[in-house]
Amino acid sequence: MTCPFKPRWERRKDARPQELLDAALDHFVARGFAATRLDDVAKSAGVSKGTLYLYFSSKEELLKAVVRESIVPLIGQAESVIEQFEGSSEELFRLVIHTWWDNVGASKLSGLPKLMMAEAGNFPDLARFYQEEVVDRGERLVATMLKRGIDRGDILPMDLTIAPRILIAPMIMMMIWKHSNGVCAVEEEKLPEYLQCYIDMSLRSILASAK
Amino acid sequence: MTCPFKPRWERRKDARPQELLDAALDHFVARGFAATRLDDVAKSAGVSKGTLYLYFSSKEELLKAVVRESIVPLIGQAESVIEQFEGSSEELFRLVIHTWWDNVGASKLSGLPKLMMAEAGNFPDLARFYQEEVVDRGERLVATMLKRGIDRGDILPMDLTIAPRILIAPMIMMMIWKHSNGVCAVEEEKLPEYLQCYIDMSLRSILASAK
Amino acid sequence: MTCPFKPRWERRKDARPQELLDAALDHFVARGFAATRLDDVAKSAGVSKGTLYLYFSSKEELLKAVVRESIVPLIGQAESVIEQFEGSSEELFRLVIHTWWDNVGASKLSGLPKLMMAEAGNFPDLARFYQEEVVDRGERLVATMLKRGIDRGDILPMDLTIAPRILIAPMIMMMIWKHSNGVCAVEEEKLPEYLQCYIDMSLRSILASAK
Amino acid sequence: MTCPFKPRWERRKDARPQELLDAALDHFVARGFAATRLDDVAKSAGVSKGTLYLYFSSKEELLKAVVRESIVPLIGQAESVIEQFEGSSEELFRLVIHTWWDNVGASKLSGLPKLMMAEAGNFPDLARFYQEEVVDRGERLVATMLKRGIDRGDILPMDLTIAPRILIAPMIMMMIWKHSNGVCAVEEEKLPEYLQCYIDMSLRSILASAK
DNA sequence: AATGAATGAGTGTTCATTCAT
DNA sequence: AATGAATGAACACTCATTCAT
Repeated sequence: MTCPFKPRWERRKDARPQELLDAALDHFVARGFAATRLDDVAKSAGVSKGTLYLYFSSKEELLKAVVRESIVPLIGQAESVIEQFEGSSEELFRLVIHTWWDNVGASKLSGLPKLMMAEAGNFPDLARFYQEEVVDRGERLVATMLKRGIDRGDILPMDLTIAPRILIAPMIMMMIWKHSNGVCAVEEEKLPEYLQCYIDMSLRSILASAK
Repeated sequence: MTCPFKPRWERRKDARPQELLDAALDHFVARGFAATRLDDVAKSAGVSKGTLYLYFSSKEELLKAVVRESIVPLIGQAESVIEQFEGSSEELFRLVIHTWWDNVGASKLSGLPKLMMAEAGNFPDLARFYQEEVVDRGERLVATMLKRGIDRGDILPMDLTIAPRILIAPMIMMMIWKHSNGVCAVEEEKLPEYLQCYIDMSLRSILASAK
Repeated sequence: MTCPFKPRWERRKDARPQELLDAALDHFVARGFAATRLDDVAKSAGVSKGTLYLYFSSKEELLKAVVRESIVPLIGQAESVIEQFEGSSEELFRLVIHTWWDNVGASKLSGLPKLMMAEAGNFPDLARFYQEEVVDRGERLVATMLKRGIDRGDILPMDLTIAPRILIAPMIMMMIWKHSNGVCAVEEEKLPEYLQCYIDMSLRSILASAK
Repeated sequence: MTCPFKPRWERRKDARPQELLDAALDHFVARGFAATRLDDVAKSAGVSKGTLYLYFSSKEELLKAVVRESIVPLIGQAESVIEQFEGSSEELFRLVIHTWWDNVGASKLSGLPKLMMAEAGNFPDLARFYQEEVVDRGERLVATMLKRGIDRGDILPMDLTIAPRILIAPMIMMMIWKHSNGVCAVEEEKLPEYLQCYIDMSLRSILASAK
């Protein structure tokens, strides 16, 4: 039987890596991989530089862990939303977008796309991983949603190899804007309006019913 | 027959700067500012590292020059297209997008948005410059185009402070994709289809006439 | 018997700075600031180049530290000698000069004057610091000694704004000679004779009693 | 028969090297050898950097030329003054010092001692040259003057291998002070007083007659 | 004779990584 | 587990030197 009062440091043993990943994501997103100093990451996480190496064997591995660990919760949720949904495509689209934004766009995970766009060239295998596990799954998910609507008749027929990406682009851009340090910055309180505008315009372009 | 002996160097004070900027843009876009080695930029331009410093006083100044020199021709063209156009909004939109893509999207200038998104955090004043001279002017340009259509009656009323940015987002993403080394990569020969799809979807979402 | 395996490095945060300053003073005096390579300083101190930067943020700060740390013990000793002395001016002069030479002239601190003369032009604020903390205090000290003798009657009246500097000049030159690598070099074993000659000539020029 | 009107550029052909040496001496004295940029020397002389290499094969050769060319007129004058003089030792000493200061101390040649002290360590053969051609000849000259006085009976007997150097030291220091950029700086208009004080003190220490 | 664009070796500085404690 | 002093490879930047013009 273990003591029911866990000393703080024992719990931290498990907690530490996530704190490190959080700090690392912040810095990588803000300054880019190369310009991020591990000293700064460590300081943000409240540990020494050496401690980082207890959990990640190199700066590159830290980056990979940041990406890999971050996406785990990214896609799964949305996939199950679509499978179980029964209403109209419009309702579904609104639901998916809002769910996505609440869970991802509003969190620090929203920094991932910018990070990957910026660093893909320097880490090809990480880029491949991200492409397969995030981009491809994300597009398939949207394609599924569109296909469902086309089959139901409330979404116009369209090329499902291309349209999903175009449809999603403004959403990705909004995530990038959040982290672009003043370029195309959007005030926090205006984001709902942007989301609204984005959804309305998108629906008008895909719904079968004249609006 | 040209002389087979290449001179160790050649006086080209006039042509040099642009060659250096071209090479620098390539590397900055591909690897990011920090990960770009001036040695490599110099080699790409066919000069020695020291030569870079004859024209740009530091790596940072080189980046600034890349951005500043690149945008000069960027915006002006499109602005004049809109002012002089006389036809329908649909025709104008198609024209503007195609002109833009031919002149910017298809050139290496298409790397600029990615570069600025990635480095804005590290170079705040450069970010401000880019915001004012490229982003703001670009949005004003699109807003003008929409306003014109709304006044004519062939474009639906909409919030002109938000819609332009949403409308343009997929276009910016396409430029970013071109340079993201495998993430969301689009095959060169499929780009016209993407453009087509983007234009069609966008028009459906803004035109007053039911399609 | 000590362990024959030298560790790759050793923690000596306390001893390090002084060792680095010692090594730096040697090189700066021997070759000048600009011609001194930090690699060499580090090697002399038995550390790597990077270690220097753990203690001094730049080459210039290293120079400043060398000067600042060196003079702390320089002047104070002599000042107290004069204050407490009770004998004749001749005895006092002999004592001051010998004390000075034993503590400064014979140590590596004797390199400071040459270093400062050579680098004052490149580091104006360091020069000002040296002027105020070493030169001015040194001259005041000699002036005090002369004033005391004039008041007692065993030293001739003289202009105390000028004479101290002239009187001290040969002493400073002897320190410079020690470090001028062959120019005006004086053999180590002849130094006592030089000191003797300098003292005798100086006394003859300032003492009131005909010699 | 040559044209009696020499165009300016033809005379400059010979004049140029001296202008270059003058500019080089200024910079070497002010900043030291290593910290002096040939760019700056060239600019001071009003020529391009490449032109320097038409006259001097390297930076080091320029330094050597500066020293060698400078000393030619240095010593000769004083030597002849002593040989021909007929009056008392006091008069001779005053004459020699004033002649020296007017011709050397007051000119830019006064920068030479500082330059040689600073750079002797980096240029051993130049140091040897300077030692033999300037220092040794200078000391011999002073020794000759003292010997003459001792033989006449108006100068006290003293060790002629040591005393000359001590006697001359304040003079050398005054030359160094002129170029030490604020360290021990002496106001231009106070120099005569310093000279006066130096001469009086020196005479009191060497003259046989009680003063 | 004179220029100045171009070079590239050399050095100050940074920072990911290691390891004794 | 955690630290932080030490390392050294890497890179920005400088400047003496070269050479086509």
